[in-house]
Amino acid sequence: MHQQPATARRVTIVDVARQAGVSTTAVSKVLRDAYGTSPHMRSRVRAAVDELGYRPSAAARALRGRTWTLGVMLPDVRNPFFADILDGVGEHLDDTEYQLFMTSGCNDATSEARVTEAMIDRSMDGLILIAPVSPPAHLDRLARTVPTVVIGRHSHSPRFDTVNDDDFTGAGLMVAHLAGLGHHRIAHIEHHETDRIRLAEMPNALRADGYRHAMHQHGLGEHIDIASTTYTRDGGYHGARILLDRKNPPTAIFAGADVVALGVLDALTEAGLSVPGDVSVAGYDNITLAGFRAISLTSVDQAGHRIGSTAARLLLERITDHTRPAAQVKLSPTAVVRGTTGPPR
Amino acid sequence: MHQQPATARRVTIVDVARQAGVSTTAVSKVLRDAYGTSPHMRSRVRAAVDELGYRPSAAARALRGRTWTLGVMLPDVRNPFFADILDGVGEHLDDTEYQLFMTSGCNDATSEARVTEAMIDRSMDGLILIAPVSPPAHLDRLARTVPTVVIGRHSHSPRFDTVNDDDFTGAGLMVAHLAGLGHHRIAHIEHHETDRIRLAEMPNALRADGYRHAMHQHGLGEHIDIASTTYTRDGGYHGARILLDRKNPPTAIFAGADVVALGVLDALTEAGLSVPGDVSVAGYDNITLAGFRAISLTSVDQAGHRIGSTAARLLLERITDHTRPAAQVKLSPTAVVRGTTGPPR
DNA sequence: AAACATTTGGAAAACGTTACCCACATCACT
DNA sequence: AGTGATGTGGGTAACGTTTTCCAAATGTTT
Repeated sequence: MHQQPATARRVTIVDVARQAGVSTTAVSKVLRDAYGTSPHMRSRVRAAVDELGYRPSAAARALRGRTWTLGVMLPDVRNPFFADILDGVGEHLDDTEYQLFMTSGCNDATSEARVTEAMIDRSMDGLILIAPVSPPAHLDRLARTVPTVVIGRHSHSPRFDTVNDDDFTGAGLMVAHLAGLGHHRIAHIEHHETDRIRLAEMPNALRADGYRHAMHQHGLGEHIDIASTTYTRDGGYHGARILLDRKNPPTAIFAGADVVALGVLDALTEAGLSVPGDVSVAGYDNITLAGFRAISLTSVDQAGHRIGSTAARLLLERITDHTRPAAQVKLSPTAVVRGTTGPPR
Repeated sequence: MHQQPATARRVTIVDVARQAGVSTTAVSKVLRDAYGTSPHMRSRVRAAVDELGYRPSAAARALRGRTWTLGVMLPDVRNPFFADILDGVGEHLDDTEYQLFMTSGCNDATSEARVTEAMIDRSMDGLILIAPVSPPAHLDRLARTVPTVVIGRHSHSPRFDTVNDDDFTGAGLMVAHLAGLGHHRIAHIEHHETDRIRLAEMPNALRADGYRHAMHQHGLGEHIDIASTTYTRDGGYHGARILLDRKNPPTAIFAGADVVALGVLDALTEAGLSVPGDVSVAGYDNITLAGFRAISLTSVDQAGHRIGSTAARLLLERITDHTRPAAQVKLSPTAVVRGTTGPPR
């Protein structure tokens, strides 16, 4: 049995060139499908590559050309909606040479900056930012340095593409569903936003706007009732408590996110209220969990998969053509009706 | 207002050297805290670095030294248990220069190989593999090339460290809990494993073994009943259907994973059975979701956070000292009793 | 046959670091 | 004064690619 040496030197392009009896330039050309290679040389080089098990060093490549590496910045691995997006991105990249790496746990502008810097330091070819909170100027500066696509933020920069769900319309869909069931006192739980700029760009703000607009449209303007908390399970719990303490509590609660709706369900269970008998509950995002029979949450589906694959497509386009004008893609959400919504008692 | 040029050349070590009036060697030394720098030179260099906003290129570094990059291979972003591990890893790395990048969606040996190759191509300094399914020989070869820590696999290689929950004991804890409640017909749903080697190394196999062993210990050997499906929600659903169709159906179902338990709950809801009135249900992993009031699943907690931080610590140690003997860390699980388990009717 | 275009292949200079040397100055001790 | 140890700084060759030339060979048109 052959004992491998403890430190096996990596096979380089020089080894391949020697094996094939050609220059390193030739090998490089073949590998990159560049101009100036004869069929004969190509086959010899490819044979040598296979025989030696050569793999190009991304590090060395980075110094001259591409790294074939893309970075995805993810605020939170726990949010299952992001998993759908990742699936979409991954699927689009499967047929390409690109490799995807992600970071998670960026919840403020400081850590976002740290992560994006790290990606640039590593010469990544393109970045996908999911729901970033950094100020627009920072995103712009970033996109000047490296091809970038932003998901989940309704920006209009000439520097980067954006892919979004139409949150305004989506909120309207859910209000329409609830109003159609006969509800009047439909309340909303929003993610509290103070920053003036983000107020116009963040999905949560647009969902609240869409809610307000749709309530007016259905002649329910006087019943508009919003609890301002956060997009977390705790936020949902507290939001529900606030709404239930009103002198005229709502018969339906439309949470701005599914995780929020889960918190609402917790609060209702605790208060001894039945769903949808006493109160209807709806969420937003249609996370996988929402489909579980034990929960069966009515929600708005964002087509996360399509968001992801669209973002990947745009990014590759932008890497190829750095000057292409920026695109803003807006996808249409759909309402998914399940067991937590029903007619008011 | 100063208009930035469209293509800003990156600030390199040469620029810093010129600005500080020293050699590039000097700058490099200061940056790496290497020997041979006077306090005066250090301060001049650091000033130049700050002034120019210099950041070292990881790509160039990779060709000579470290990249300060660690890779985490994750089978599935959707499994919330992995998020706990990531938190632990991230926390341990926060005070260091290292940056973490992950990949997800590796569910077979082929894609695992592809991902690990990609990480090596990019000269990552160390790898953390979570629940890999590759054959041991492949893991060994990998660990020979790059410092590696494996989580969720009870291997005993001299090449890499492992961090695991004591799955055998954990299963025993849950059987003890259920038996203590008065259950006799306690069934188990396992992840079907055919590979002979993995049978000895994979947590799922150890959980099933632990279940069997504990049943015997409690004098319930004759009631051992295992449904062999997969560790997915569907697997749980089908497993439950199989068990419920027995002529003597179990009064308690211990699923090998929380996601499986969720599928079990679906099947029970569908069958019109109450939990824990008709059937008690327990899972394994204590995913965040298990704590949701609407679910309130009894489970075994694996201390994912501690698994992650331990793995990170071991990895950094191994990067520093390549020759340190391999360690196998086994952490103790705890049972978390919630609403889905109760005495049999 | 001369002139020119095209194909085929390679030499060599980047790319931005680090590591291995060597040189010089300073200081303490014989 | 001579010797050796120590501190301080830099020159330069890697590291493994890609890219820009340039030269030779071959083919095509006058």
